Amino acid sequence: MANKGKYYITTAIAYASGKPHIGNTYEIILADAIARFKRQEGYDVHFQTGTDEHGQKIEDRANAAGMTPKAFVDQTSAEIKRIWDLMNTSYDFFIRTTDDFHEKQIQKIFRKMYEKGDIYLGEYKGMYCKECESFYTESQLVDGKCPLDGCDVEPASEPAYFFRMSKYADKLIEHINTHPEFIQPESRKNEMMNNFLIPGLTDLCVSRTSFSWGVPIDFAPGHVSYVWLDALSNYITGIGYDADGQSTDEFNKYWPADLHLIGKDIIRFHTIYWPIFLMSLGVPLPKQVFGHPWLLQSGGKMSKSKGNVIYADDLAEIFSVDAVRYFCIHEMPFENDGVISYDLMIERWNSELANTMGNLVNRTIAMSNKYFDGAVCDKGMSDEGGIDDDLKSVIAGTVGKVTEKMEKLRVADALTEVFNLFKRCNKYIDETEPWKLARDEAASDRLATVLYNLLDGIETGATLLSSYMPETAERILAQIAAPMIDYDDLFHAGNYPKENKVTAEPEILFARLKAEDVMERIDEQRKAHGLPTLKELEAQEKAEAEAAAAEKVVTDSRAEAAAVADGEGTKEVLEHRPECTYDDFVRCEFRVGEIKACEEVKKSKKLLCSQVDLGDKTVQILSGLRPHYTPDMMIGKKVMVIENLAPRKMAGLESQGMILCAEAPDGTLSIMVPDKDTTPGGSLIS
RNA sequence: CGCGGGGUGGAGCAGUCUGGAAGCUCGUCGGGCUCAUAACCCGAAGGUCAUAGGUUCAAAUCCUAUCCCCGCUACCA
Repeated sequence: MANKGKYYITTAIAYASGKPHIGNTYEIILADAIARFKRQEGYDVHFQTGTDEHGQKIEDRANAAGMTPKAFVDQTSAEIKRIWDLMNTSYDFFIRTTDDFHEKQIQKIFRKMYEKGDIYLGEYKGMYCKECESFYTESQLVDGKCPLDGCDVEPASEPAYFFRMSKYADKLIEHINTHPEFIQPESRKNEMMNNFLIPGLTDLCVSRTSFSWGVPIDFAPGHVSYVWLDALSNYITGIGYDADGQSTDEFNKYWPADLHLIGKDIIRFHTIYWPIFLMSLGVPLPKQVFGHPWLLQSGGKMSKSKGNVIYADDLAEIFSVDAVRYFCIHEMPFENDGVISYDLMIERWNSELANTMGNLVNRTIAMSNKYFDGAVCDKGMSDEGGIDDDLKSVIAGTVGKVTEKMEKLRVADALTEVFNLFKRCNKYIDETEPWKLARDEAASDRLATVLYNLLDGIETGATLLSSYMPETAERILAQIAAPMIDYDDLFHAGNYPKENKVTAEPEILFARLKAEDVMERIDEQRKAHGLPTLKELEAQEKAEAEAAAAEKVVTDSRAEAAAVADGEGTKEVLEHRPECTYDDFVRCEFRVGEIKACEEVKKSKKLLCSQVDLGDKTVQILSGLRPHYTPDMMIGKKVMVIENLAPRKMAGLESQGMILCAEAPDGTLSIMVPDKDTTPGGSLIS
């Protein structure tokens, strides 16, 4: 096998905040398929993955769990590694950002950037509110006051380190423009250029003093490194980069990385900040960054509280590791998010794994045993009509197609090509009708040749399958008693040993599944984990939907009552809230307020932000009225306000009360206003 | 006008960059076959490619406008 050079591939390091679900696990499986394929092609592959273990979120989680951050990440990192191993991923190195050598290098890197002048000690400037001890940017302020409590704010600053992003922006833009393959898929490139690079980069704050779980900056007590600077650097520290110029041979051999495989959500960090950090260090840029789409779960978002999260290990227990690998790779198109569901997995299992592939292997081996006692021999009896030639051209042509798809990172399509080969083999059986040949003594040599061709196709298919489903590939090869074919030999047919004997007792590779049985097993598993069963989940969702509908009926009925509307069309039985005592009621302070100012909240579709005069004070109230009122319509109105409602933050702004509204059956909102003239501050008589 | 993604036969999707006969998988119906895991092979039905304009000899594909869905944001207080 020719050595085609080195290939360094990385996944993003997983954030060690908890157990990764199937969507997170997808990335390592995808990377593994690529790494295995490159090795098969003859590249000297280095495949790195790991865990990202610093940051405030982890510090918080650890505190909540009553653990030290280190103990916490030791646990989560081990769990992540366990799942990566379970999924049979062939990484060469698993880095942890809490590894000593990594932390030392981060400190050196930080210092090097600092000494070069790319990092400078600046001041984190903002408007400071003493009440809430927080900084705000100009745009966050409301009328020049603190958006939270309306107090006066004053310009203040605290020392922080900044990275001069702008210094390298032009160089990066040029690199992206001259290397169209750098950001994949290409649509992401425009996103980065238009949203971040062309408008101009602002200097990035790369140190934090608000928490301590990070790499300490050795020359600045109290400061820890920004997590992204820490995390991104794993790609070079993991292979032995040294900021003082003592990098290892491994680093010199493998860097620059050939591919950073990451999720589409973190493209910005990998295509802007990371290249710029590298430029600052004088290290070459990675060749390609691929922001893969997400694997989503059908029927709603995965969420822990809902209890519908799918984990790879649970899935593997039900379906087997290779089947999970197959689902993940197959359901993920190149550019759009993929969907995964139990129904879909069962369908794939039955139609592809069991029918197309498993059954092909099984029937071929069965025939070899039945007609020749398992002995296979190429008698060279080709047909006249070109059927054999056609099959052979598919056998020999598949490797090229697979390679081409893999080259373009179209991993799902590459896998489909392998299955196309299996489908072609099934068709070949119908074309040649071996059972008819078996009835004719004279056709014995032809029959032998047909079976040989089939086994040849299966061996080639299994060899090409090994990157995606390594264990299954081995099982198939074991059954047909053939070795893995060398990559360079895949370009021609006829690799199957000329005289051979297949297994006498073929084992079913993937037995067909019944949906009900699978669902039952899933429920058993869920019960064992203390989770609601699928039916209960479904019922729960249905109940929630009904509750929401009922809630709406209640508000609708109230709206009608308030508007003294005719009760037309409200024959349904309404659900009412429990009785409210007088004491409960008087705890609410209702007052008349006058809207002095009102504007749309930029970050929101629905919210209006009103300044309401309550007589003795003015409060800010956010309301979801934008579909119903414009700011102009609001200003000057006297409205009923519940004033002592606990404040709540929305869209970054605080709401300090609620404007009472009535809702019509069609959802239209109507502000409740006093019938006669009143002055702001007038309270509800009770 | 917050950012992003999408609307293609019953379901799930590819095709859109680089216009040139509407494809794939599943499902349905019909046929074939019996080596095999009720599997395999062939054929058929089924789509105004969200809507309305425009460019073009030619539009799912390019341009303009509109509608709807879904993520992110979190926000109907």
